Amino acid sequence: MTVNVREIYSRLFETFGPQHWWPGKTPFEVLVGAVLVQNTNWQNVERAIANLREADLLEPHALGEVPPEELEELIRPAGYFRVKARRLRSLLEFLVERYDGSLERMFGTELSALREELLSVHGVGPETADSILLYAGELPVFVVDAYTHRIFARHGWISFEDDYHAIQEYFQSNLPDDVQLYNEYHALIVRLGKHFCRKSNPKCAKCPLHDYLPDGEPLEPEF
DNA sequence: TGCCAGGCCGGGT
DNA sequence: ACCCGGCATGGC
Repeated sequence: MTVNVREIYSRLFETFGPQHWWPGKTPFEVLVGAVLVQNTNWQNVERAIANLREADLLEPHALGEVPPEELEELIRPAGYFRVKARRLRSLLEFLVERYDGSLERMFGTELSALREELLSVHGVGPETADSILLYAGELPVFVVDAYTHRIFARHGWISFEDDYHAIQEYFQSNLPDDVQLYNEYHALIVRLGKHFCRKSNPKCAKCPLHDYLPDGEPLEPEF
């Protein structure tokens, strides 16, 4: 099925309007949030970030020097708190050692090189790296997540077997290189996914994209 | 109440 | 090269 990815975007935007993701936050807070939100509800992440703010720790050097156990307690509400404390510390060590804790310097690095650097940090995978690049660095990278995969595969526009990179290419090669567009598109996909495309809801009834569903083919309810 | 969330890593085949 | 378990809290 051939579908204009821009048309899908328009449909989502008309339905849901602007999502205002990570508005008015500092780039550093976005970076921290990108790790904390891994496979986790954003609401839980907000509690953890509130703890960090209250402790005056939303700054690279300060957060990097917090004792591990204390960091764990502060971010506990975000879930996987031991794992995430380690991942955060890896990322902070990278940021401080490599860029003296300056996000401005970090984002001055050439995009593909910086992406590779981030991916080399323990606990930073493709989605986390791209979220940091797009939402903290305002760099033109399309963020792919589980909802993106599930929604577009269920509709038959991509394959269930496509990996992160294939899906990212699918979007970037069919869209202008526009930070604002990538920002809003990903946020809209998440919005759609939360309401209409959960794992247990394969029929997608009342989904704004319902009329795009392929006829006949079952939609792999377990995915 | 059980299922799930804006992933990623490491060990086993 | 895959596949799968582990990680953990809070909301619906």
